[in-house]
Amino acid sequence: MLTKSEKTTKYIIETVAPIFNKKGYEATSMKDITSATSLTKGAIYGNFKNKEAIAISAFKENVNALLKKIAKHQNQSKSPLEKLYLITDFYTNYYDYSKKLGGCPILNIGVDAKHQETSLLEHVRSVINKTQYNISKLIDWGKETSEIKQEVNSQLFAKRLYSHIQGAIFMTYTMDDEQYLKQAMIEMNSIIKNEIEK
Amino acid sequence: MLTKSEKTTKYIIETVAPIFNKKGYEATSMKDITSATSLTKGAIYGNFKNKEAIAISAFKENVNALLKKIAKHQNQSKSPLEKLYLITDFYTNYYDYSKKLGGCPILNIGVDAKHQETSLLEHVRSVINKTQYNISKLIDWGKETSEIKQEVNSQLFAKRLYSHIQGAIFMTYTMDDEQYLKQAMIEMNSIIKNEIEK
DNA sequence: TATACAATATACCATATGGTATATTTATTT
DNA sequence: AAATAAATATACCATATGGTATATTGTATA
Repeated sequence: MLTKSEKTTKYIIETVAPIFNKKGYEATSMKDITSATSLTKGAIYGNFKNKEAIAISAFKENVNALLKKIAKHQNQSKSPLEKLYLITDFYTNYYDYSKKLGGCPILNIGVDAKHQETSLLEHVRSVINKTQYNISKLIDWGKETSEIKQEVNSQLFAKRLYSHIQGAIFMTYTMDDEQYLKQAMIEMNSIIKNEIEK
Repeated sequence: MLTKSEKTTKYIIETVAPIFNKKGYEATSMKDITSATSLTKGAIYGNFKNKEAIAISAFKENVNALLKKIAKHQNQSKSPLEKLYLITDFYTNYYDYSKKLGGCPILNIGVDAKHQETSLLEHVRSVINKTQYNISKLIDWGKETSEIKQEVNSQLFAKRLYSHIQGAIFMTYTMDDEQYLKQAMIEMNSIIKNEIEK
């Protein structure tokens, strides 16, 4: 069971996560946070050391929600190749989903944190590295089950897929045009079919 | 000949353009601007209506520098197909070049301006649309000169190329790993060779 | 029900914010 | 060189900033 302050902490993070994601670290003020939560500074600072700690927790909250959702989506199949297709399938509808988070946290915080002194950038990099590692392990697994070609460079492919996805996310958001994501995922599917699948 | 205030205006923009590009609109303060230029608020506000006007001019400055550089690079050839290859060639070395601008203005301001009330986002979209239009016209031209396959959807390809490039730029900057850009441009070259070139 | 402690609210701090009115300096014209 | 206009500096404004010390409230235990 959660204590009162644990509940408040959870409530604060869930409430401000989309705000930090939308506005970025500097542009999100303590006033934004107290207003959105209807709490006072006393309550906020009683549960967090400072603004940076809130921003980091908020980012983790968004990323956890995202990664869980992807993992769940991938559970639809037990085949590594199918799990790969389920990644592109997930991102085909990512615009709608990520809007609830206030945008794509990797893209937004990645760009926002680039010229800050916070440790946010390290967190973004860590998530990217882990995700790419998971993709490359999926490829390696697919090689073992003979679904995927032996000659595929799993790490290179993981970076390539991730780069494609993030580019399409950026374009979709900036141009408010979902076709970028849809087309990019169609393209990735055909790349998987032609270059990856045995 | 430039008047004194025109010179000052130019000086201010050139000085603050990389700052806005790095830090974003909200995070760049008037103090940042007066410090960087060694000018007072009086001089700044004598030449610009407000902070937003400076940010817009700064963005235009960065974009103009970028587009000029690309145009010049493309002048190395008169063939539309070769000009297409010169785009990927240009972006292969984009990390070094764009660092001088304080990063990629399209990526940085596109993400930063998404949740603001400034007109910056409209400017970003306009630049993207124009650039994509130019790419699609290049394809159309290549069809006329029989260098490019007739069946290529020029507008779709332009969006695809742009999305690829921006994804690679984001990854290169966020991970501080130039290989994303290099690999993506290798990939785009082979796509042009296999799918576009006649 | 009284006591102790945890959680939140209030009041305050020094400093920074974007912006303006006015004084001063610098350039241009006569 | 004097007068005029343009450009820049100074001083100020109200408000917002992140953060803290302390008062108040709520909650659990004895």
